[in-house]
Amino acid sequence: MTTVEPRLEPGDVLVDPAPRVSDPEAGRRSRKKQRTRDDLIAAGDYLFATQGFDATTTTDIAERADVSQRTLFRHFPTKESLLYGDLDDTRLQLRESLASRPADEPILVSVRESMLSLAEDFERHRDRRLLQARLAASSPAVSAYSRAVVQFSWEREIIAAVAARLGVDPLKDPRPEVVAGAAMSAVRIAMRQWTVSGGTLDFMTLNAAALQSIASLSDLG
Amino acid sequence: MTTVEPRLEPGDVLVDPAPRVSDPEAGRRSRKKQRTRDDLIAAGDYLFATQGFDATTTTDIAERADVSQRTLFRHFPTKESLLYGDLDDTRLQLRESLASRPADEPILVSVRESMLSLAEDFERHRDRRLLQARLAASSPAVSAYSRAVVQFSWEREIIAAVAARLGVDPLKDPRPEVVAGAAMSAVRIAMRQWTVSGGTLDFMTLNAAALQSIASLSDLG
DNA sequence: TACATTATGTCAGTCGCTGACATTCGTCAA
DNA sequence: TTGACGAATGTCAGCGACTGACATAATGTA
Repeated sequence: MTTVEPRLEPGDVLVDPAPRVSDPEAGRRSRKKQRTRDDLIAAGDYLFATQGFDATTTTDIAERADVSQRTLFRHFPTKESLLYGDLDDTRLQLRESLASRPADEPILVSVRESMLSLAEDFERHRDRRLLQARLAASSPAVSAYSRAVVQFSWEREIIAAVAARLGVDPLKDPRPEVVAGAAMSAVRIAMRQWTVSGGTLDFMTLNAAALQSIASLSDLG
Repeated sequence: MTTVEPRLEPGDVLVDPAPRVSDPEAGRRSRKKQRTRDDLIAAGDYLFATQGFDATTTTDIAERADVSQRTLFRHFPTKESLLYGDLDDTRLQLRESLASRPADEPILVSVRESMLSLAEDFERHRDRRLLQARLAASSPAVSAYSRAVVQFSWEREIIAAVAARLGVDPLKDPRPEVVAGAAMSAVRIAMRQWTVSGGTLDFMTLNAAALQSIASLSDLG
């Protein structure tokens, strides 16, 4: 790595509606498909963890999963998306969490509580999240993807939810986006502290503390 | 564009300390160097504006600037950096603006005022900023770069300044990053509104309005 | 069993980007 | 002025992410 550099693309990101676990109901074909998908993720995780993100070739991953490189790219649009395969699951979970908050609850509380559901997700997929965080710390490509694709997708959910709650147009009223920006910063801090602790600290607590500081911003003047 | 996708890299980004305008003092050699650099930027701007970012090849740009593609990459680490060539100027200007605020001024005011210096920058390089914004809206690669590299570099400046002012460690106290996150969101909104207006609206006013909403967040509960 | 689907393999090719090496040209001291 | 040093450039070969096109094999279905 010399200086900077780009490689990424936000926009959508939907990486296939693939079911989380092989559905025994859905014929052999889709089960096989899910299987190669899982194999690819496993191969990627292993190689990324042992060699690092940049040093791992998509061809390496495909070989380890015993498929052609072309097949890898039929399952995942990019190398990065292979590392964040379950991106949509998390995003939709966040959306549901936001939608399920009582309408009369203060907005900052709703956002705070919903971000805690994100913390649950981190505890649940502990190893994977730690791997992603460690790779983001060592590879600019990964950290850029995390910011511009993953976190951005979360941010949009918050913006939409807050705007809906306030009954305003998020393109005109700055508050939804500002709230979302503050919340995302809080989550980033919690993620960072959680990561350096090797996942031993309680994400919930970290996240709650960081989110708490949003309400106190006005004290700063 | 089908789905998502990555391509980027935050980290640093320093793209050469190149002087803004040819310095008549510095010998012919550096003047020529500056010249090809300017030519490359002009060629890139023209082609990006007429064909779009993705549809423009680095070879196209090099040919139009009448240099080899290799030379292009000796001046700019990536295609994206060619579009945001003066990135460091803006960042350092923001840094100075933050540093020049009186120490007894409320922090949110300092940040707000400094972000307005960013607005000046936008007015000054109006056409270029508009081009960048339009391209970011049409190319995921550009918008990702803007978020993960450009805006992130601004964010770090704010975090550092706020942390210094509060006398805290930004890795422990969440407030600097939360303030920065909120401020960056405000700037993004202002940029967006300014862009859709075709640069006719007053960036200062838009930015000030968005930044103002930060202090009122606690009203949201 | 026959036909339509779909996942996969193969192959060639594009594009961003880099290392290595040769050449040219500005610089600067003798 | 000349000659040597070094910076900027050109050329070329190559890597790696990704894609379109086409063939093939496996699966689902009438």
